[in-house]
Amino acid sequence: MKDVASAAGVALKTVSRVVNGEPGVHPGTAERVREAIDRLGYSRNESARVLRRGHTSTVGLVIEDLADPFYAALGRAVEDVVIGRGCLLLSASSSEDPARERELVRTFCARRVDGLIVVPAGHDHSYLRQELEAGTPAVFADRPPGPGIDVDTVLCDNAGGAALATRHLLAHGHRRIAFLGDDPSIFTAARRLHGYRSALGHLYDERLVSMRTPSPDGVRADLDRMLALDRPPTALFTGNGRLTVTALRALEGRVAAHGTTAGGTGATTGRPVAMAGFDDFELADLLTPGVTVVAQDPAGMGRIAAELLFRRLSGGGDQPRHVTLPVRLIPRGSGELPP
Amino acid sequence: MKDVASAAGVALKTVSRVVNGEPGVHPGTAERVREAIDRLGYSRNESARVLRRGHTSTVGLVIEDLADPFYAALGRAVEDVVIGRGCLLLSASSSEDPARERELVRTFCARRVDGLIVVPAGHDHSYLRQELEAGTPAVFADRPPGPGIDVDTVLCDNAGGAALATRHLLAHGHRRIAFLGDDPSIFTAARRLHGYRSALGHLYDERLVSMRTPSPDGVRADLDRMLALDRPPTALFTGNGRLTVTALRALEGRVAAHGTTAGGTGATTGRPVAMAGFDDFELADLLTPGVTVVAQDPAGMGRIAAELLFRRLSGGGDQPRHVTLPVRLIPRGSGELPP
DNA sequence: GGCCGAGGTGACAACGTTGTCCACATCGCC
DNA sequence: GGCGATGTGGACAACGTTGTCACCTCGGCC
Repeated sequence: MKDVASAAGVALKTVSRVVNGEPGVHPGTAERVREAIDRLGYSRNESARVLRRGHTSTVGLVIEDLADPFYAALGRAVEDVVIGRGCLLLSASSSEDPARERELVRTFCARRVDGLIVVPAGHDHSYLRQELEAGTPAVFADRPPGPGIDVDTVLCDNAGGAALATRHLLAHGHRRIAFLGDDPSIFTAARRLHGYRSALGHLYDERLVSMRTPSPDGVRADLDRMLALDRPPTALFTGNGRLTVTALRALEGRVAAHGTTAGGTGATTGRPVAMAGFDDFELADLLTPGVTVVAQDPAGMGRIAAELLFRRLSGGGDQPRHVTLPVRLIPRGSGELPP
Repeated sequence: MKDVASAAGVALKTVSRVVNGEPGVHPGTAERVREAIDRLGYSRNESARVLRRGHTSTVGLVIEDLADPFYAALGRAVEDVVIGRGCLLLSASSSEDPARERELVRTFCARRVDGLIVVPAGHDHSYLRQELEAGTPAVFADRPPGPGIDVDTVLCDNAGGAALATRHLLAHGHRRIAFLGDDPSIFTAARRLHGYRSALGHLYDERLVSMRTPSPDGVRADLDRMLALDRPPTALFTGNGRLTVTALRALEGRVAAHGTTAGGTGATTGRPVAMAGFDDFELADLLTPGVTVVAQDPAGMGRIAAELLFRRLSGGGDQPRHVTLPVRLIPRGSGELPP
């Protein structure tokens, strides 16, 4: 900038004014400055600007896994809002590790991000209090913050969605409905279990429930165990997209254990149980039969989280907002198999 | 930091030394300083540090679309390497728009990222020369830079992979093999077309080729046109993951137009043509029949790109490297349908 | 002619950190 | 006791920008 100033024969401050489009610069002078900028290939040093101005025009995003389709869609929506506001996005994956989540948040705060969007992995966010008081707002998405912390939050209707799927299976005659959920310490997993259980009422049977971190072997073992019961499940509800896909793969090629005659149509490509899953996923419609899902809107969740953040950044010192997004059932046939 | 210094009764510089773990501080003094830091909740201002030190410990990633599974996997791999080196990742999507790509690169450079990883949308990267000369290294992934710019690049064997898939279809008796590719101005699309064409030799028929930005309607129209030909294709090769999925959906429920008797097994769930696709995708194995693909390794591509970047950042002033990653054919049945 | 206001410009400090250099003890040694 | 080596601490400038304030010039007006 100093070089540009001397090249254009003006003072440092005048260059600054031109660069920032401030008024009160003679058009001729401004032109000379711009010409010098082009000639020297000058570009403003944002680091210095940040230091001086106090804010970074940067938002930090901590999600579970950038590569997971759900979070990727959420991240992309956040990015669009953030870029639209002239800011940039720092993103990082917590890999469902509370320590890493905390470390990332700390790092982002040291970089003085203007705000944070967090899909939390842990349940204790007291470490955030200091940052919040220091003026770095945070918005939680998909899962709420731990006790004692109250900030803007965007969730979906987990329990309602799970109940919706469960009732769909019930309506098609199923009475033995299994549930495969993620680790119950994860907020969404617990809420979905709750919705499933409350929709089932007295039909609930704990032998038909498994809550654990999804893995092909684990899912396979759970399904083996359940299907070997005296009264095996006739339907399966999976608690998130990854579990649905894992279960589909585990069920692939297996036939019903409870007496469907082999002469039925499509017995070899079918599944031994009816199915419904939480979260929509690509190609769910092209499987046979199509997989019925409870769809949420990850992009909407990301967009709203980002908008809440910017609302707060632009001065809203009001009460934290808690948004719950609706979900919708998309019937595709897998839930309508006869029991 | 000033506050910490006075709270601990030492000089500014001593606090700085403690924070940075520099030697030459009395253990007792260091302890007092650390205690003051904790008490005041001090955290170093990275902006000022960056200004002073000259580098940001930040890497910029420009990709086509954060939400696309291929680029999401690539991005996640980049993130892992970057975080592993103690840096942070700024990421943004170009949406296949050269102007936006350029703007994002410019913005990243203004923020003084230490390096860039770019999946380019455009073909003219002369704008990068200035940044490269200014000392901001860039690595290109998935697609090479435009003419006149030579930097580290990671590509996959596009032509070889396309030839592999085409030969696979040929080996199963197909002679009329259609190709659906992306806009030919995209490097990977052009290379894959080339591989397809060279594998086909004299069997090449331009009426069986369509190159355009994927859209459900466009793909449907192309397939309609091709299947209505006197000698329609008996096999289809799709040029990327998105096209494969779009084509699958367009073919859904359609039956062969060229005389397979309706009595065949699985006629209703099958497809009118054999298929192979470039890029693997989730659930390709669970469709009926499973979709044969040429798989590349997006995570490997991202990891290698990031490693090349760090190699250059840590002083490698050597010649730009050009890495070509192998691809592999995963036969799943869709390519083995009889012609 | 003197005064005033507006428009244009510039000097200077400050943002929070780190690198350089210097000052002051303390200690062991001749 | 003088002297250098070593260990510890501090003063100061610099990174590149922007906000504050003051300055200069010029035209219009009494």
